[in-house]
Amino acid sequence: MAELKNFTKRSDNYSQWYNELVIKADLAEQSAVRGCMVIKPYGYAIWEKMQHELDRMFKETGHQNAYFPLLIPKSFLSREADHVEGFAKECAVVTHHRLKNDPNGGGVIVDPEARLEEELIIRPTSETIIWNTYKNWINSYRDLPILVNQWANVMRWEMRTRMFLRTAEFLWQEGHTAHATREEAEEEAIRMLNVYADFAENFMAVPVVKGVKSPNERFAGALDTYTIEAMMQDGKALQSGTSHFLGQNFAKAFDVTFMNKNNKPEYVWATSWGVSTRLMGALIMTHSDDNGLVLPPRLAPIQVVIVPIFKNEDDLAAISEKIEPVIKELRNKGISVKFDSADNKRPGFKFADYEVKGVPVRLALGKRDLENGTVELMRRDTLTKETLPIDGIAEHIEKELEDIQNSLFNRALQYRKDHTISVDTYEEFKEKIEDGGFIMAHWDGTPETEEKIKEETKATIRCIPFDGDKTPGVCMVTGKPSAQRVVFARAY
RNA sequence: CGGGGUUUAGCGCAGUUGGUAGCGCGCUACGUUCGGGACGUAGAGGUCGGGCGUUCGAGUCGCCUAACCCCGACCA
Repeated sequence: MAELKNFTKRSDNYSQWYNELVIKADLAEQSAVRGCMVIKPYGYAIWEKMQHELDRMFKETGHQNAYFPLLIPKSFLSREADHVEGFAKECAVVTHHRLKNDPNGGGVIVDPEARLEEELIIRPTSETIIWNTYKNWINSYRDLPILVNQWANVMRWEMRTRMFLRTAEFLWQEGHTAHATREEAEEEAIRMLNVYADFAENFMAVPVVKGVKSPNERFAGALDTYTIEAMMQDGKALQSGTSHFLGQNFAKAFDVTFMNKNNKPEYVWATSWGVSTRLMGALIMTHSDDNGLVLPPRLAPIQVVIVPIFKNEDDLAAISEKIEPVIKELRNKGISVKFDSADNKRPGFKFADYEVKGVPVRLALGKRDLENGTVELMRRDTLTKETLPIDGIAEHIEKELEDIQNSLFNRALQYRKDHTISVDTYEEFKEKIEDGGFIMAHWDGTPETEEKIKEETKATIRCIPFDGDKTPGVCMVTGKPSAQRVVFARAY
């Protein structure tokens, strides 16, 4: 396999660089099933860290976990017109429930006798089966709100797949809430968008733009889709999480009503929101360099790796004795430490290996250090090494991890700032979009104009940002009035 | 579904006018090494994606087929 170093992030080989990084860092590999991936233990450990933090945040905002079926009757999907139109083209369908031996020779065939009366869809998302269930759960305003989240896998038969960013099967969480009033549901959708932004920025160290999607980009069946958009190192945008205000669409489709305080039936107001293993892709493409993965300390399965440098068992014993108290101290601080004393790999190999895996801090300790009472510390984000006294190293590492977390965020934020520009004419837009990055421009608010821009430049409106310049202007294409600038970019 | 490409050892690849299957990495054993992906020696490992054909003979030529990758359209 070619070395990662042969590829550079912002080149045309970005895809190849990304794929190779995923494989070399031992995160995932292509599975035998089309468009699916195997998430390997190290990659899954990162996902588990993400899950853990997100789940805590969901519970802090009053949500509970539940689980709904994988298979959805076909008729459910067609109950909401926009929803079925959005997903129909990418559904895997279960048609039979039995195999039998092939009468014409070896192997098995689908038993034609075992055809299902109604086909089942492998969930591409769970709104329909959940709202079919909520119908039974909701009678009175006293049953509301329902604040439920599910951790699950879903399947979308995408034309083209890419590891973590768009696999046929992916892991995610989907929150589905039911409320008595429009205001409450809208608040919920915004609240969860803020949870996602908080998680992206403070744990993943990925700065995001919060905003609302244009009608073209809206979730199938939603009245409003809120989004967090991140910028990758090649200047393309990645939709990293979405929160939808569903209005009463699903309540009407599944006839979910409640008796309000005036004893009048009303349709329930809904939201749904989700983030997926795509976040792993965002994490990789935001921070990594040509030496491999770079992980923010708060999500790194191993925060500190210690590599002893020794020639024989006596050397190792002396090093272990010196470092044991440090390991204890670090663990007491809640820092995850790996002491890699394996004698079947050389130190240089270990250095390179943990670098590819993105371990934030590495300590190296050999005979020379024992004599001097020192240890060598390397930061993965800057690749800088310094030799420090072993006394007080645990406190130093604690601060260093915090610093890495912050500087990763700041670096990514600076990158985004450097690649975000404002343009006022369509000519300039067409020219600048080739450089990648975000372009802040005025738009007349019509789907037709957005469609034209997309066809001509491959750029889409990533969102109408909440924060930012609210100065009105005129659409760069049609010259019609525009309330504010919106974010344009090419996207994954 | 359009356009391009690939398929030969676990991985990455070479294979000339058709003539008994190769290289690098990795793997196994032993030895020397061990402060940035060590080196030497000796090994193991492939019905060349599948099928049909041409031929005395096919990895190589022809036809069919499948899978995968990349670029589009679709999408979290």
